[in-house]
Amino acid sequence: MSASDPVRDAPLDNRTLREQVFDHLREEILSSRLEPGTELSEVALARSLGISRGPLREALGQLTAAGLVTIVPRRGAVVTRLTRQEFIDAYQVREALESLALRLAVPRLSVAEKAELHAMCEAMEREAAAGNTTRFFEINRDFHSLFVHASGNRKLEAVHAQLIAQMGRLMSKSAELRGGLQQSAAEHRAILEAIDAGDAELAARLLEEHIEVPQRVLHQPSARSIFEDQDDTDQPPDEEWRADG
Amino acid sequence: MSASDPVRDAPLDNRTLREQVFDHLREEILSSRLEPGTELSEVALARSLGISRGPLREALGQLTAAGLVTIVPRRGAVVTRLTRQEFIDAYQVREALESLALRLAVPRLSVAEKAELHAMCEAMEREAAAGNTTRFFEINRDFHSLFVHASGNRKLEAVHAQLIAQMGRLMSKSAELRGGLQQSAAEHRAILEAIDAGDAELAARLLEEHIEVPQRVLHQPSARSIFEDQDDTDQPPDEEWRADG
DNA sequence: CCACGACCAATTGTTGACAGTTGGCAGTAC
DNA sequence: GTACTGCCAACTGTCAACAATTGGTCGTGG
Repeated sequence: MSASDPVRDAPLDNRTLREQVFDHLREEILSSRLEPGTELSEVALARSLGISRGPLREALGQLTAAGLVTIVPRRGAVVTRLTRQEFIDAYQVREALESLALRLAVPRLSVAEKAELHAMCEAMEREAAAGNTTRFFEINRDFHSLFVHASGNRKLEAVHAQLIAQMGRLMSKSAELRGGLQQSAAEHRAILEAIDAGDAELAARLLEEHIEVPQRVLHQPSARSIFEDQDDTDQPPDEEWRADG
Repeated sequence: MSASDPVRDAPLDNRTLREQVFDHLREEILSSRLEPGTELSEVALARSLGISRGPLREALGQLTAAGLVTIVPRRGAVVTRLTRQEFIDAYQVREALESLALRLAVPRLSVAEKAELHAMCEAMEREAAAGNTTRFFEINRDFHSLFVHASGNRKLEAVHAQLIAQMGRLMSKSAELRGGLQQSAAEHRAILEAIDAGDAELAARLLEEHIEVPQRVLHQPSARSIFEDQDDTDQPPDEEWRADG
């Protein structure tokens, strides 16, 4: 049971370079250590990782399919940069997915899971009061992921996870624009009370309103700041060189 | 402007081998020329395609991320085989996505798009009467895809397309089990009438019922036949070797 | 007859080198 | 000064060979 337990270390060593690189880059992108728009040179990246270009290319290809990287066929790979419209679109899809998840999850939640939701809710209120946005959004993400997982629908969970990953760091940034952490925490509290009451319909409706808040804010010009140097006035409508459907 | 117009042929030649192989295999899988469970040997496939293993591996990796292929790290790649439960799960997600799509699309549909929906609806009724299931489901797929596209939500369209691809050929197979083609066509007609009336809420509700029909059938033991030699009694709950999120 | 261990063929993982294309830059003509 | 043409460096795309791991099989010992 030591830290060098072979039954735990062996599978790590067994992991393919492609998998390691995929997870590594995925984490780098999600933590925004690699900012959107960053060009990913194969030779430079492979050298810095100490591997050859083969596994790296495969990892980049999978990241492309996951929507985190955009490959332009003979130009190279860049960290995907979301348009304001794409981000709003993703929010809408996320709302539909989580609404379904909550409806499914409410009758299935165990007491342990409910207790965990309560703990998260209190932690969010605590972090909101302390003004710790980073920690707040970590818990927020876990809160939403928990009932998506508890829905029992694996496909739903997979699609949701992929979408959340694509929305990436912009999610927490956009949420900073909303009414404030305290209000967000209160909304979670209201949802949780509906869950405790077993009212899936009410919980789902509250959730939809909860998710719609940042959506509305995103339409305002003040939201332009989080998209940084990004041109969202007009994008070429028929450019279909992105991932794949 | 002939068929050998260089401005149209050049970009085709410019396509990467990885892209060509990806599209090819994707088509092979979607058309069920490659059945689920088929083992994809790298050397054999590369030889039969007349290419080296490099681009093929990249294509297989992207197909894995798209959910059409499952790679077991040192064992090889196989065409993904959906569990009965996974298929039911996917149906549920599809329902939520298309319901949202329809709500968004109804106020946005152009007269041309409505006309196209009408044409599809009539074509479905025609094919249903003729008992041409294959053609029926092609039109059926286009019908649903049209208003998903008309929703104007690109992300929704992308997620939906990916999900439809994953459900693949099982979708048409499962639909054969439902009440019958005529009933399905009638349901489309009812949805279309709600669309024409501009009642997005009613259309979405009818759509949800429409999609729920095969879901209910799938729970019945008679649906077992479409899953062929597949063991759906119990699957290992903690096996996480699948694609990614 | 069964269990255990070493070998082996087959397949995947990884690498380095080669080939082709792209975009930029210098040079020239107008 | 501007536009065009030809080169060039850097990068990605592709290939074939090498290395490592897997699962099976044969042989041996109990």
